[in-house]
Amino acid sequence: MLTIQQIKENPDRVVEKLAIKGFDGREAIDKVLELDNKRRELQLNNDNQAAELNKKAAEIGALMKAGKREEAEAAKATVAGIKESQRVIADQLADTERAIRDLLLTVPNLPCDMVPAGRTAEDNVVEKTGGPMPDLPADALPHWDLARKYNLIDFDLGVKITGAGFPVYIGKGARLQRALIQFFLDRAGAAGYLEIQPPYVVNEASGYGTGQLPDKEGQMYHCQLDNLYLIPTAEVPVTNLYRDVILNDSQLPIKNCAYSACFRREAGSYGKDVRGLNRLHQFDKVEIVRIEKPENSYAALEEMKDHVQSLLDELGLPWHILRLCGGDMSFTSAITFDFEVFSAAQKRWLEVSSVSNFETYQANRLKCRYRGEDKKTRLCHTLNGSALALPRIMAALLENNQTPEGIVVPECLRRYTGFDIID
RNA sequence: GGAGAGAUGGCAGAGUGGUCGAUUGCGGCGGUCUUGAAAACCGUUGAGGGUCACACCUCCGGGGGUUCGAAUCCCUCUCUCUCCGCCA
Repeated sequence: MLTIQQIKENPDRVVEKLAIKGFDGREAIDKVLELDNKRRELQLNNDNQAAELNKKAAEIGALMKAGKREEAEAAKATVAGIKESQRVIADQLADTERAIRDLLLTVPNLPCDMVPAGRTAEDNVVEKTGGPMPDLPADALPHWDLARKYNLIDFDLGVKITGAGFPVYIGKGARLQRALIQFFLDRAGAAGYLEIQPPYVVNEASGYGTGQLPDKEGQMYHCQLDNLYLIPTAEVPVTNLYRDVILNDSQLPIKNCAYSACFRREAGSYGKDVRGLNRLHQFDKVEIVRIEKPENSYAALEEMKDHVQSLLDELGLPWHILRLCGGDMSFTSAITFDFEVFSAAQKRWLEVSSVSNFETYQANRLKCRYRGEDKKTRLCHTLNGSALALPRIMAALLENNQTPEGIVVPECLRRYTGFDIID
């Protein structure tokens, strides 16, 4: 969430920036400022009363010690009134603080200056394009047909044992999955990311920390008996490692990577978007997460983009990078770049990575701070990105690399798969 | 799952109703000494709110209660440890 300081510093600018995300924040921002003034007033009042009570208590203590019982009893009687009014003010203060927090939770992050205006995905800007565009014959098969033809993935078996969106990978299909995970982890490791193997299930506090809760509750699978959530991405457990933490200057930057299975309910999805591997309830992903000093976060973002791009280049897939417009960005992001690969038989671009800088928005909720050289604590910037999500990579690889002889495995994966063609 | 013990500052560990935001040790930082370092000695060292700056307020796992006054007493939740049971 935004900090009060961000809002107080320049409310008009905040409202302007929110408009780029298509969010009308005037009312909320004015209300926050009003409530904050009220809060400070109540706080002062409350503190003064508390100070008074503390003083009285100390006096009574001294009298007791001196054995002046009657005087002590008399003093006690004078305290009751103050105590009562202090309680009323303390309640008002707590209510006001809660109201501010609740309001702030409804306000999205501010887009940074590089974010283009726009409402929908149509307004996203293609920033860069690369990779060889395959030239497939007219009868090229989409990946779900290829998966069946070579017995790589069984969607029906998944439906039988779990439900739609839970494919079963088989034989070379399973092996290719594992190869991709290994490849991605190894490349992340080489780029300086420390590998983390997190739990796939998190508690409520973690859900709040990264912003899945309270508003995106319906997106996660919930284990109600234990009040735990299946993670929608490794971002959740990994970023929450740094919840309620004050880092030393020397510990930054933090670069973590993690493979995990990801679970998403994807309520409301349908049609060609969910066909085959295009959208699943369970999928595999390697995530990269960085905790940075504010002044370094945009350089870090560029590094992350370069990393993701290098993976796609090694895999030989055609890709482009989209700079998301304000309206298409997530609630918590300050800027997001989406990577899409071209799935040649479907003739569609598929999103395979999303790289974002959250600036202090996530850190504020996480209370992830660092101590600068001046000993002051400040909020960190948090960033994350997929590097990469597997299913759509798999889809594009199968489709783009199909030949009459079989599906050709990219050079960089062969040491992991142990085979160079699927036939 | 059953029984018991516990949760205090970066870490270890005192404190069982009255100047305790908290003794002490380690670690960190600054200094003295030294050519430099180590050792020794001296000083300093939690977070948040508030203020121009002070004052002042809050925080001893979370929440609630008793009391003029709670780290300390009571209730409750969560977590950790030990023993037993079960088990990959």
